Amino acid sequence: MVTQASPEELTERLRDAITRLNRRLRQERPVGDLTVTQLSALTSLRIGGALTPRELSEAERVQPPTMTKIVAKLEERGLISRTPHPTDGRQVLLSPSEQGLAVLEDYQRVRDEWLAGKLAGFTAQERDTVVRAAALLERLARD
Amino acid sequence: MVTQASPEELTERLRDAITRLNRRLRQERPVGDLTVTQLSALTSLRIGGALTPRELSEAERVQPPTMTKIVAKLEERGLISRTPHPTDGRQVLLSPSEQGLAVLEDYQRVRDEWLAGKLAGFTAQERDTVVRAAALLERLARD
DNA sequence: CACGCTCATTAGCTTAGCTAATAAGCCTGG
DNA sequence: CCAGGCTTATTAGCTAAGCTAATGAGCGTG
Repeated sequence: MVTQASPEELTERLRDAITRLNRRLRQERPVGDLTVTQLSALTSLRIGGALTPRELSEAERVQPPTMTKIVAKLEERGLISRTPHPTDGRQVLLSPSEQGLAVLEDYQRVRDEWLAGKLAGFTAQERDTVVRAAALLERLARD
Repeated sequence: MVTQASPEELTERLRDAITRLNRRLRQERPVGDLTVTQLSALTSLRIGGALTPRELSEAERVQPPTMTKIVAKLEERGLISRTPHPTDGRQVLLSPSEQGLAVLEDYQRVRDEWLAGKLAGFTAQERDTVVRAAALLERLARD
């Protein structure tokens, strides 16, 4: 590949691209009025099954008090339910409620119309780049 | 390429990766105490030269009142200076101050240590993927 | 030259994140 | 077997980052 960029340049460009794209994604929050943050947490719960707040905060790379707030919003909407931990009285288990799962399925249909539409406009090769980049970005975010 | 993913799946993974990586980037704000948002705006000013608040808000994909706040923070720190527009009394021209440029150069040295370190651990091919993906993400963010 | 537009800002709100402090529950060492 | 220390979740209180609506100043045109 001829693409050559200094590490500094790449870093800068990637950071700016992430910053702007993130802003853009947050602007698109039509269905169900869930924010990107809330959606991400709910998705983690669907994938991870019943998680404690701490586990969820770790999955989302957020501090526990931050997760408390996110969870509170999701609970207000009845999208998750909490059950006591079977053996540890301090802990609590969070799961998507039936309604929460229904919302996620709704999303899966209308999912991210804006981004999906954009990606549909890409060439197969570009999409392929994005696919592989997404995996790399996940690795970056995971630490 | 063998990587195959449904558009929905790709969309979801990309969104989550962006969300988490963005959170991660915001956690790393050591040098000079500039946030990612402030740094991005200051960088736009360095690249774009003297811009009006409106132009800067468009470059950063943010509403004008949001940019007013970001600019105020940068001004407090003496990192940008404002001069009256030569022909239009409503407008104002923003530029990085000498100190602002110095801070950016500082950054350029210590730039994004965490991300740069991570990228350095990638293979050449992976870096290449990220390079090309960064360009695609920029295009996505640009609309 | 009055009216309508644009620009920047202010006011006021929400979301999203943080740290520090608190209360409850668990567990272990003496 | 229980006192003290750790872990978990939450509360309190802060900042940053975003938005919309409203305001006031200045421009420009019919």
